[in-house]
Amino acid sequence: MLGIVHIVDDDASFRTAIERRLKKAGYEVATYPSAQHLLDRLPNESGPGCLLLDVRIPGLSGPELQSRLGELGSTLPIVFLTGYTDVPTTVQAIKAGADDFLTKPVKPDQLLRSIQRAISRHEATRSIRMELDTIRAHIAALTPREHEVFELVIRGKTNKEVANALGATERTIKAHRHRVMEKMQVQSLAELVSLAERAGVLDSVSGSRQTS
Amino acid sequence: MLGIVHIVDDDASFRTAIERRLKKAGYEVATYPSAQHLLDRLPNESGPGCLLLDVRIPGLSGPELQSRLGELGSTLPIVFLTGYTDVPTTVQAIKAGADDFLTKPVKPDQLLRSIQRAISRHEATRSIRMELDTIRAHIAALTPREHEVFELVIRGKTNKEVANALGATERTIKAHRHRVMEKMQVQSLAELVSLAERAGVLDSVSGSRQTS
DNA sequence: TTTCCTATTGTCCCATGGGACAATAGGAAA
DNA sequence: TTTCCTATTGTCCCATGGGACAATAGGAAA
Repeated sequence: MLGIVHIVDDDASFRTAIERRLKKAGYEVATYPSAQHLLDRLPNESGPGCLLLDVRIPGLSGPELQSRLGELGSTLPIVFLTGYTDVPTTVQAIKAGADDFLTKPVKPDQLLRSIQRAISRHEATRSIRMELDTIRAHIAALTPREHEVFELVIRGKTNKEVANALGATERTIKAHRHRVMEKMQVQSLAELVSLAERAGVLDSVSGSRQTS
Repeated sequence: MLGIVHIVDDDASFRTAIERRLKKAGYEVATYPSAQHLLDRLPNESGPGCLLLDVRIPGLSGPELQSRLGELGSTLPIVFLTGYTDVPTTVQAIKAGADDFLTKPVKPDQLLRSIQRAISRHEATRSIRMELDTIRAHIAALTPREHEVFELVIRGKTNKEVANALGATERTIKAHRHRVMEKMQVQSLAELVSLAERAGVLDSVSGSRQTS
């Protein structure tokens, strides 16, 4: 399976034409006459896929649907395909992360190339996202206290320093630290820091440089 | 000083008009009648700034200049301002990282807003870039042997493991490791890993997870 | 009331990291 | 030839991390 393409367009004959074309190319296809129809049964991202959106559609416009999906946390790449457009709309859509912006009539291989690229990008995005989700899930499993220890440990504090900072014994910190390593599923401090950095927990560590 | 705006446009009267307008708004301005003129005296990035490019200019086109500057490592944000354009050109320019894409005639405050945003973005980019440059410079100062030790240490290897991997004594590794910490200007393993991750040295560490 | 989770501490003991002091060897540059 | 840099090792010694075995206390859930 090459992936699923979700088509949102109010022109029924256009939908079926594109659907036929994409299915012939090996894609799975789902069609929606309006943005609302798509939002009603939000595509899960269990497999690779992308959206093919018209800009002008009744109800929410293509770009509006794009921003709505962004709020909902969707990472499905979006390819716009529209008959009428203007520069600001185009620019805005791409800046908002659209993968491509095509105009009707579209050359078949141009469309397939854009769809292909969008889906490839989705696969890359998905794997990174899944990795991040895993890390965040592990972090979420930490108790409040463990989380405090975690935050200090990944900034290079020694057990003694953490103990002082949190008003506990070094021995206690060791216990927490041990559970942190366990829950985060890492064997070394280096791995722990690496995960934290990738999950964005360490952003702006640069500010923590001491002059002392 | 708000920053410097480099204008590339073959229309002399347009250049002076925009130049006057931007200077009035407090910006420093440099004008170039063609892409080649700008490439001849490549703007340094010692201060915040941005480029304002026409798309159709004699010689290298705006987008061609954009990609050329990319190759040269410039991080100056680009705002396109052009009279004629088509969707593919616009899409391509934005996807290639242009900050904005405006059409002539442009409303004065629209132009100023885009310039302002581009320059702000440049300031953020610059500080991140300078931080990366510092890290990379430190890494470049490592001797080949120190670099090998560095690579293994940031992946969580113990001195003993590094010693085995490199065919040296643990004592020797300690000496190298000490100099690595010194040259990288960090006090803890956590900081070292954090820097490495930010500099991209650790990419795809996920693949190093052992089943053992 | 009993059970489970979270936070805390203690004692031992051992592995690992890191600083101090010292020294050797080979290659490149002056 | 002398000087400097890089790579190597040794010996001591101490701080820190981490595992094993054990235990207490309070709050929430069953």
